[in-house]
Amino acid sequence: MRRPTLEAVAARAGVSRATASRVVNGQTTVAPQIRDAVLRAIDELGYVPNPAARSLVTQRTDSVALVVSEPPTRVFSEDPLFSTVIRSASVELETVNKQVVLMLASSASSHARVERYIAGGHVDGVMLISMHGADPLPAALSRLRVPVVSYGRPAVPVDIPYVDNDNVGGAELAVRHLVAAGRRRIATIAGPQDMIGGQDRLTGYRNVLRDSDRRSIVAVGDFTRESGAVAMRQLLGDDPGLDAVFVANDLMAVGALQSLRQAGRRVPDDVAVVGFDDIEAARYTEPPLTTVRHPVVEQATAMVRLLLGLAEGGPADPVILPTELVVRASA
Amino acid sequence: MRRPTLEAVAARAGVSRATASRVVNGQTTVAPQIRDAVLRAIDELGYVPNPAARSLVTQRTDSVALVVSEPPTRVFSEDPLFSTVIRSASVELETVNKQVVLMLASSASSHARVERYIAGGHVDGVMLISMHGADPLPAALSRLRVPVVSYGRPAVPVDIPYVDNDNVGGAELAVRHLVAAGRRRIATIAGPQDMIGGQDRLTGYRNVLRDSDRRSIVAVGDFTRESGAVAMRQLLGDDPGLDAVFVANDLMAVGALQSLRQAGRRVPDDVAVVGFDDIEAARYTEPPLTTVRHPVVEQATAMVRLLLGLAEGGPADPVILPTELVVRASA
DNA sequence: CTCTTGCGAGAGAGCGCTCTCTCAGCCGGA
DNA sequence: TCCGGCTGAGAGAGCGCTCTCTCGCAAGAG
Repeated sequence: MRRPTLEAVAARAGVSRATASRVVNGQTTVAPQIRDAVLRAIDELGYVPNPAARSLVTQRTDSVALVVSEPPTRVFSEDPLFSTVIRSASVELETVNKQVVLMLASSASSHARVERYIAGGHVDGVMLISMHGADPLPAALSRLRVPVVSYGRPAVPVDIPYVDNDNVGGAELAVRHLVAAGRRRIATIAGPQDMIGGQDRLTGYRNVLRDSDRRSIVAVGDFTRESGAVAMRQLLGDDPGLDAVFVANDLMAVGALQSLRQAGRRVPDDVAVVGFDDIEAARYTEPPLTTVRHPVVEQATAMVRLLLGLAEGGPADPVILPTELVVRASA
Repeated sequence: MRRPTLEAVAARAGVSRATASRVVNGQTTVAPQIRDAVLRAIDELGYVPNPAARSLVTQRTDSVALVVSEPPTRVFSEDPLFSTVIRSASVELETVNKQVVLMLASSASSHARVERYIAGGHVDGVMLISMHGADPLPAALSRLRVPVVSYGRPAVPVDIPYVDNDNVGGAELAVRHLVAAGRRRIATIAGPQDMIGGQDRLTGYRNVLRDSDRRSIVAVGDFTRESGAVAMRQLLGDDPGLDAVFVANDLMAVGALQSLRQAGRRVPDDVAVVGFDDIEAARYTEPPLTTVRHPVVEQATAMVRLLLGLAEGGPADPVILPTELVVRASA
């Protein structure tokens, strides 16, 4: 026994298929008693529209792809940020009854898979989360005739509207805080320089140091906790006298705190530490981490709205959201 | 200019639509030179099959839903476990070219939405992640004519095949370790008792205490870090002399460590702590956390295979995976 | 009383594909 | 030589829906 079709509903209600369709789609040009008859038939038969048939004719699918373009291990296990983005975007899309198709694009083969999928018209739009500079996906997707938005400014210049936070401004906020506290030798653990976040936060750091006449002391990590620990050890070796460090994300800051502890440095007495992101774990470090908060939820929500707007011919202007310094005990 | 259809490909290759379809679907009953002609036409036109049209006739969609049935906040931000499950399942499904539709079912309204979506035949199968006892979703979905599998044994008895780890055995492992270390007053911070994991891990704890002639000291949390901290304070109040605690998940264990530190208890000297899950953060606590590891990736992978097998008439037997004690510094 | 207007409902085409059925053509065996 | 069997390709139905076009009919205008 197969699922009831609109045909069956129409027959039961004694109307034409067209009228039944009108009722299902909430058109108003149906007389109330006929409307009720159709609704009753739908209810009795347990009718649910066939989405494939519908989207075959409407050319819509009511679903959007969320493409996460990172090695999958890093994304989910390491960085809670991604989870929040995915969740917020899902919630926002639910409100307009769109589905989220989650795609992980790690390897080259999965890139091809994603491209094929998007090109196939499976989805009405694409949200791209890709921080990686060498990523060919933004360029590839922008060539397809599907609305695409990016979470974060794409690292390569490509014509995709995006939503980002003010990375430069946030970093400046953090470093200015350290300067204001009288710190003299302020180092940084920068993020990967092929990621926008990594670049911009380093730029912010440099801006403030230049203005306040301090020397920059830079180590580079890859946004993982482990790399933060390594970079901190390196910085301590390079300049044992440093009294502050701005870390380009909280995950690395956690690693840095660990290295500082192992090196016998007290935080914030000997070395002040400021992170970036304000992940949940930042509240639970020892001491709790002073960090730059950016509105992840709002950013994800804005991305969704940008995409939805785009589909309706809305503006394709980038959206930049402000950041905020959260002062805790570490600096 | 719209997308090329199979018709166009066929015309260009000088064959019938049926033959073009055969080539696209990799059927072997096509002469090589015709096959090549069709492939060339596909390439030249940039043809990609229309999935809606295809699934209209095949009654397949090549996508499965991953339904996460928890308040969305908790799921993603708090518990890295969920992320790992989602990632692993996605990766496994990629290998068979199926897409993942991610659905968050938090409120009652979104439950209805999920049900409607599944009933609509949008997906070929459902993976359900729901640990919550009162959740009506497992029962509701099992009534639909779609293959459904569950990550973790459903809390209410319902006819859904599932993949779970040996929660009871894992807890026994943990508590036996504490007993073997000579701990006398072994408390537990149990998980929510409307979740299978919460129940079973408490059962394991009780089993061992009973056998080793010790009194059980129980506080109950809700698997969040904060609740672990609260429960630990409560336990210390109830029984200041306790010398070990088995915490039903790592997140709560992190909170418990915090409370112990605040109470001036040394870990493991004064109080030994064993967690459960072996999340990444367990390696970075102070001291690193002894915990019970269960194979999350394998469990997710097994869930996918169970679902795929089900769709082909395979067995619907539950799968139980073993756990393992990871000894670090905290116990 | 006729003609227009407008509203509500039906007829029917067609979205792009798969798959069964049919058939042409070729081979080998009797 | 004829026929049966097999292989490879085409014809065409039909998946379930939307949407335009058409039409009947009632109401109001002239």
